[in-house]
Amino acid sequence: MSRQMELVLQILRDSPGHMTAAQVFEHARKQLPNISLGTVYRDLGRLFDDGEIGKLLLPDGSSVYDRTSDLHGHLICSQCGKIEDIEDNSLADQLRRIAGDTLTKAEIIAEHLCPDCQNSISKS
Amino acid sequence: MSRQMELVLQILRDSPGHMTAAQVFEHARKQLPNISLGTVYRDLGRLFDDGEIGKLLLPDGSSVYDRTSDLHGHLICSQCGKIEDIEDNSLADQLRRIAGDTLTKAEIIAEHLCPDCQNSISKS
DNA sequence: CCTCAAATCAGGAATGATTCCTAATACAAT
DNA sequence: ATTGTATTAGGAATCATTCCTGATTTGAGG
Repeated sequence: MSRQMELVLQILRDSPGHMTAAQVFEHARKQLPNISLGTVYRDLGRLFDDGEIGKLLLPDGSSVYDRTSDLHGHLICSQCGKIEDIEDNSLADQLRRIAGDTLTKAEIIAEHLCPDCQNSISKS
Repeated sequence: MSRQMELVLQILRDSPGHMTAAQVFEHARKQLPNISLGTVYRDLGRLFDDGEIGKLLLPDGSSVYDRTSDLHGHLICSQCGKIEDIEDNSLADQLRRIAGDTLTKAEIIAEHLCPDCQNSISKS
């Protein structure tokens, strides 16, 4: 595992939430100023293929990477874009049951309004 | 609703499965030779926003449109790309329960190997 | 029927996230 | 050290999708 790949993994593991490749890149260049965006994409792709990290396709077509590859659902606020993990794993269990034992990857995303955005809307 | 929009909707409703914008475009130009791909995208987007049709983001980042907007899961074969609907709607019900009453859109996708591809692999 | 404003269109250029390419660099093992 | 292999940086290319523009259609009111 190259220095770059280790750094990319560490940045994602240290992050609390979900990051775009560009965000990982911005963090990474603080420690490896010459690292390139292409390398970040390549390493994120490998880590994902190796099952080290997760990848989430957003409704706008771009992706964010997740520090864990555990199958779990996501709630995304259609107003502010905040992404929350669904802790309840019965959803994932059920999907695994339905998809069968050849399931490789899965994605569960629900768009909703987060409590903060609900409040600011109802006030105005 | 314009002639173009009606045609786009009808093509999708008549299709058995899921179509890309390009596929809808190819079908549409048989009846409206001058229709443009941009119009197909625009009309598909409107129909989706109106809740008339569904939209599904594939793992490769492109989209397919669905003749129904009903929330349901999808199984996609990682070998041949075939997309199947998950008929069991308990998944969708549960997701609705978790996401709350502000849920707007949702997407459930699982990648697996379809029976056909399992067979052809185990034979070879 | 006309007319006019608003909506929609066709066609093509622009966008932007992601991937690909190439020559240069680091690494590991003998 | 030296050879072979993998990885890199940087930038060009890709491609689905969106945006832009001037032309066309629509339909409501006179």
